[in-house]
Amino acid sequence: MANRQLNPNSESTDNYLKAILALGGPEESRVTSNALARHLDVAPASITNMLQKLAAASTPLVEYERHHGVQLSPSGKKRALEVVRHHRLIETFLYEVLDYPIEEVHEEAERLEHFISERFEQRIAAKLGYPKIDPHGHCIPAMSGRMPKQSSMLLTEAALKTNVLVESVSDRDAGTLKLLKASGIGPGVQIRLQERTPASRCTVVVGRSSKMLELPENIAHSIRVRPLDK
Amino acid sequence: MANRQLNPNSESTDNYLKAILALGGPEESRVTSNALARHLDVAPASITNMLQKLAAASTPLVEYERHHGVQLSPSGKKRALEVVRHHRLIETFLYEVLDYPIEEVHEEAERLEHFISERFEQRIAAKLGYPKIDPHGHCIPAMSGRMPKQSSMLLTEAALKTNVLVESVSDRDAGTLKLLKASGIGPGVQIRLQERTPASRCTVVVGRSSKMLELPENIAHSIRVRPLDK
DNA sequence: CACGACGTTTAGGCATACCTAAATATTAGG
DNA sequence: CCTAATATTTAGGTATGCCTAAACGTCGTG
Repeated sequence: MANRQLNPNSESTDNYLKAILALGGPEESRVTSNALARHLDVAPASITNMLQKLAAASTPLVEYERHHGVQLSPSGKKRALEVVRHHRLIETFLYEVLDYPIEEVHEEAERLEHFISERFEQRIAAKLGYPKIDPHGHCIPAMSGRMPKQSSMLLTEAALKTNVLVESVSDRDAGTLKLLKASGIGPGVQIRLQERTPASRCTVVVGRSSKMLELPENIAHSIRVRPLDK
Repeated sequence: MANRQLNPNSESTDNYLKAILALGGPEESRVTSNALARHLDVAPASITNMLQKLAAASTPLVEYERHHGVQLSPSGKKRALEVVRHHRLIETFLYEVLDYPIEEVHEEAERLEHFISERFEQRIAAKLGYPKIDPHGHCIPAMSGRMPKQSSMLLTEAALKTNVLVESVSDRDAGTLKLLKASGIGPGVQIRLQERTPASRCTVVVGRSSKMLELPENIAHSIRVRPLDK
């Protein structure tokens, strides 16, 4: 037989909840064991084990059905949003107050998000003027609130020869962020997709200086944009 | 047979090293299992087990001899000082930058000290102007340095009717710190021990307003002072 | 609608760090 | 200097979270 008890305050629990939130998307659809295994880089069997514990906890953190994936319970969603809020506030704090280079905030936040107190969260939020987005352009979920819906699309899906605003960039890869910084691409910057080349490249125009750049697909794929108009 | 392998980066390892540093004192004398068990609130058998692992690690963190206690190895001391530096820098940061009440900095620092990066340490040190003491009056060990020796004594050991300066206060109990704050006692404040009553009380004079206070022994015992003269 | 590919779960194990109970070593008092 | 009290260690066990291998379910396709 496997293991019985969950530590509901562990880093591990936090990471499972975050992953279920992220993979479930705004519709909060059910998430499969397989998807979690890939996302968390953990063996599928370990996922099952952990999901069973998350579901069997005294205050269940997920709703789980054999062979049919999981969803966050209300408690689970609350904690997941709290951890995401911590992550993004910490990123903002590192960037704004401690002058971290943008590509290094994620790793530090990923560790610290599990360990800061309510008070710490409150104090950095106050210090930063209760920001609504982090340095990558991701929204910071409100204390008592929910995730606002994304109305954005991937740069690779944008209409050709149309100006768009960069809404956010993925924080997952430091190298990508460094490259984007060097290219002058970040949230709020205006860009235009010139062509969608078959060799998976995009050509774009940046800001007023209107540089031409070639972005490999994986880079272009880490940029979310929204129409300029409204 | 017991356990074999140490996780040299665990919170637990950090706490053992800190405890050995603290209990060994400036002379770095050997520390007994019993003292560690009391200090860490862990069963003596668990101490032995952990000490054996700390000593048997690929880079040993302690020098251990059966029935004769432990001492930090050079690597162990380096890490212990690093953790103490983290702790005290974080306390200073929480107090100076995030406006924490003094009695709440310890608990937060105690958690975060294990998880911050070198960069985080550097950045908050820079932000604070490379402070040498924390808000409780404890010295912050230098990056490449050692603990400066304390030339102070406990208030309960001070000469009677002689002005002394408060050097530091213990950070271990939030209640004590709150009481001291309310009494106006903190690092740099001038006080004088009026009498050493048998019922374990001390009467003191605080600063220019020269209030008379009665301090229970446990409170007086949490204050370190040094002569005013030099 | 049966079968095979793939996803998921069960079973059994390992590692870290804790525990208690029992055995053994050290030390202090007479 | 021997014994009793105390400190320490050994032995064996628990809890959490990970692993692999093998069994089992689900579902698309022929």
